[in-house]
Amino acid sequence: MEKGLIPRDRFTESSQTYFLTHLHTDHIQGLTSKWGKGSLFCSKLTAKLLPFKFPDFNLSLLQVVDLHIWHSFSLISPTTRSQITAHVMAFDANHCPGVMFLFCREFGCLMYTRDFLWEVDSERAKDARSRLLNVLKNETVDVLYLDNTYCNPSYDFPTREVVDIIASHPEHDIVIGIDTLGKEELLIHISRVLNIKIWVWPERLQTMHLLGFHDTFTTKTSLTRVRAVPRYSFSVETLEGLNIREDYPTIGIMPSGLLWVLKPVKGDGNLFGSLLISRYKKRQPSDKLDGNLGYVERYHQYMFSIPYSDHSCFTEIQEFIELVQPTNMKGIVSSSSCYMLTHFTTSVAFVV
DNA sequence: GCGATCAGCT
DNA sequence: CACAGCTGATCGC
Repeated sequence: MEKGLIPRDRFTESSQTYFLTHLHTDHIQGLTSKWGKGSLFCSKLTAKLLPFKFPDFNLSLLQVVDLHIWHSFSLISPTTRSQITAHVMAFDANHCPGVMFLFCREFGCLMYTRDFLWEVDSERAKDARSRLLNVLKNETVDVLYLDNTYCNPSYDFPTREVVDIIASHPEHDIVIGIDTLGKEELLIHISRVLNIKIWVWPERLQTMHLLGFHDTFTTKTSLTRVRAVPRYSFSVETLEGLNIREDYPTIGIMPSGLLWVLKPVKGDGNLFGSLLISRYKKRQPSDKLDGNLGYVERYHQYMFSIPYSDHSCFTEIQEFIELVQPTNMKGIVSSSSCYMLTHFTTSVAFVV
């Protein structure tokens, strides 16, 4: 495609079209309540959530892109000034929620995953896979712009372990750190497996309702011992405070893909003979990038970190690339690109 | 006084 | 390093 015709979710610059994949802060820079630069293409769900973030947003500027259906839009060629018709299709990115965009026009296709989680095993994953293959049998992706955040074989995110932690602390209150959007699937999973409601703060409950989750979450503390709270509102100190009263022992769980963000507290490792300590290997500093990171760490008496992310892990990225078979590829996270070069150069050329 | 942007932190 | 923010300072209106 010609330069200047590549749509992307960056809103500070002037552009002919604007595409919004999801509402995480790092993807809406330049977007405000007073937005007026032009039409904004996004999914139906993002359109529902957007006024929650930007109350005065002019909703007539939103162009809803339904999933799995081609939408046409017009562009002016920067070189010939002639009008071009381009087509866009959105796919579920399983991220917070978010979508991926496939752009096509006469001379080729581009695919932008932005932040995405490409599931491999579930029924939903099979459906997503067949839908994508069905579209790509007629189209070749010239450049795949890929979420390579965790593009390293070390990364794996098993979700079962968080349930194990909660189940093995039947007398404890549980506090889980989350953000304003994202990690819904993890909470749903916990709720379903343990048959328990999950407390969230009032604004988060509204968001959950907008996302279509009407039964799982509550703002009544009396209904559950599991609370999902803003990540920034609790810390080891908060938990220590809660545990001063012995009638409500509380443990905290921090789900994150970036495990080394959570630094273990020194001298705290072997004091607690719980089941979990013996089940999960204690991570050594040298394990950071070459060992398997996929296990739970109890890095404080009351705090656990679990490997979990709304981004794809390595095997999921691998499967996605094999499915799309792009001619060229570019990672959106520069520091991870070296791993992409290491692992995928045999089949795909890189755009630097 | 408000919103937008940025530095610093996690 | 970097997830997806948060807090606080500063600047323009």
